Amino acid sequence: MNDFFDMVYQVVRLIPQGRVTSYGAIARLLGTGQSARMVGWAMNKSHTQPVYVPAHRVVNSQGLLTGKHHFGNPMAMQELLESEGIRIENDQVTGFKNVFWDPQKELKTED
DNA sequence: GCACTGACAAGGT
DNA sequence: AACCTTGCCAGTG
Repeated sequence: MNDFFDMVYQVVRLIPQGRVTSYGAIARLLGTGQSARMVGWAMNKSHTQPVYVPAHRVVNSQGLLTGKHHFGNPMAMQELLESEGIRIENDQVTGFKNVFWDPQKELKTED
């Protein structure tokens, strides 16, 4: 796998600090559309990648920290996001639309 | 090779 | 608005 998964990691790595994006947004960017699950699946094995992938900046379409259990410590994801200036309330990103980083919009000129 | 699972999303009831 | 169903695709048992 050097196509889909690597693309996902690349996009996730491009997420600026203090911003978040959704699995579906990445999926649509890659053209997989409905296969948002594969993005999450890619995140699961992101730890196998040679480079660090800020998976904590990826949340679901509701802004919920659905994958926080996969960080070893469930609150690690929230801690990381809050460290970047993102406010979390009840496992949800407050002002989600304000911190949402749309790859399709930001990377519109990507090659 | 079939079946189940999984960090999701959208649509219907 | 809450809950249920379908789609999707790769990995593992």
